[in-house]
Amino acid sequence: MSLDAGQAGQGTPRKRADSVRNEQVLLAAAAAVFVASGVDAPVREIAGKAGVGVGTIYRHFPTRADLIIAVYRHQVDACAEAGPALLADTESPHSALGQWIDLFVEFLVTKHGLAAALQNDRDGFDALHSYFVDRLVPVCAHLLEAAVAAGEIDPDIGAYELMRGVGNLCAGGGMDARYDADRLVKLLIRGLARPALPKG
Amino acid sequence: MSLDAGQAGQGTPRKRADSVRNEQVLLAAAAAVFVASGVDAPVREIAGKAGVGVGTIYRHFPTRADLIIAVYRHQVDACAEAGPALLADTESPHSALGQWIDLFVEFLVTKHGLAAALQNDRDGFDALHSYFVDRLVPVCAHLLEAAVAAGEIDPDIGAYELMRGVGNLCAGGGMDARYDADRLVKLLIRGLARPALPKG
DNA sequence: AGTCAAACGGAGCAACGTTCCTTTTAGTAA
DNA sequence: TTACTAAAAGGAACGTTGCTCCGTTTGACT
Repeated sequence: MSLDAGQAGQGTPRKRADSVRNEQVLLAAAAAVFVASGVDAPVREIAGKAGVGVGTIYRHFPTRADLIIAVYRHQVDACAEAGPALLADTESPHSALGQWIDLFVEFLVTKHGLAAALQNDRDGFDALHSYFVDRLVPVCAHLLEAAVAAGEIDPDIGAYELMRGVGNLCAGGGMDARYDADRLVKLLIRGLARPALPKG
Repeated sequence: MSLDAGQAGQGTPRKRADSVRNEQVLLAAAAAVFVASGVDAPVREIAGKAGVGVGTIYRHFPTRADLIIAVYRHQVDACAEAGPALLADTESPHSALGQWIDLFVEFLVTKHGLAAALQNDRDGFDALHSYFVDRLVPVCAHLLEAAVAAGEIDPDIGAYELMRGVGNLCAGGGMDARYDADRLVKLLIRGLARPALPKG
C-alpha cells in the first residue's frame, strides 16, 4: 500500500526511466502486432517488434491478459462511458441498448481473436475476462433495466449472459463474407423485445 | 478408385487386422479423452490411452479434424436426418426449426470445445468445419425455406449464418452457471420470427 | 517356413509459453 | 567524475505441444 507510483517521493526514485520507456514501446508494439497477427500472436514477435527481450514483457505484463487489457483499456473505457450517454440521448431505452451493443460489436469485430480470447475462461485469460465483465456488464445491466422498466423487453435475461452471447457471436467469423456478426446480434436484440409490442 | 475397402477382394488382403483393430481402439480412446479433456486434448494423451504410438494416430487420422469427425459422425448424421422428420411431424415449420436447433445445441454443449474448434477456420480445422457445414447447413436451409414459405420468418438470414451463430453461442461458456447457451439461442430464433405480422 | 509390404512406435524437430539467472544500466552519493 | 547498488534487461533454457520420419515389427499370402 505504498505511494511509490510515479516519481513523487523525494527518497529513492521509484521508477526508472528506461522502464517507463520500455512499457510505452511495448504497448505500441503490441498494438501493432495485435492488428497484424491477432491478440494471440507469439510473445517473441511482440518482443522482437519492440526490440526487447521476452523477459521484459513478462516483467511489465505478467500475463498476456494484462498486456491486452493495457492495450485496449482506453477503448473499453470509452465504450463503457458511452452507455449512460446513449441512454440519456435516446428516446427508447431498447434503442439505446441496441446502439450501445453496436458500439461493442464494432469494437470487437475489428480486433482479431479478441472475442475468442474473451470466451476462453481457461488459460490465464480470466483476468481479461474479468476486466471486460467488470467494466461493461454493469453498463449493460443499467441499459437493460431501463428497457425493462419501460416495458420494452422481458426481464428474462441477465446482462452478463447478454454480453457474453454478443461476444460469442462476434468471435470467429474472421473474414468470412457469409457471416455477419452484426446481423446476428441485431436479431438477438430483436428477440429480446417483448413479443407483439407495437407501442404498448 | 479401387475396391480395396474391406476384405472382399480375393487377391492380396487390402486391410490388415491390426490396422482395423487399432482404428477402433483409437476411436474409443479419443471419445473417452474428448469427454475428459475436450477435443483439443494432446495427441499424446489419446495415443497413450489407446496404447499406440502417435504415428499410428496420424496414419489413421491425418488431421485432428479427421479424428473428431470420425468420433462424432454418427451423432452428426442423426442430427441431420432428424431435420426432415421434424418438419414432417410438426405443424409449424418455425417450431420445427426451433426443435431442430435444440437438437443441435444439445449435441454441441455436451462436447467440450467442439463449438470452439468449429468456429476456428484457421489451423487444420477447416475440414471439421466443412464437414459440419456440408452435413447440416442444407438441412437447416430446408427448414428455413419452409418457414419462410409459411410466412413465419423473414428471409433475411442465410442457413450458414444461422448455424454459425448458433454454434458460436454454444462455444465457450463451459460450466458457467450464469451463461445458458440454450436460452440465448432461443432468443435468437425468436428474433428470426416476423415482427408483428398478423397476415401480410 | 519364407517373403514383403503394410503398419507400427517413438525419437526427433520446430514452435510456443514461461522461468531464471547473468549482465547491463539508471540513479544516487561521494 | 567516479563508485556503488538495486532495478531492469536480455536471452538461454526448460517443459509442452503438433507433426514427421525412419528403422523395426508383424500380418497375410505363398
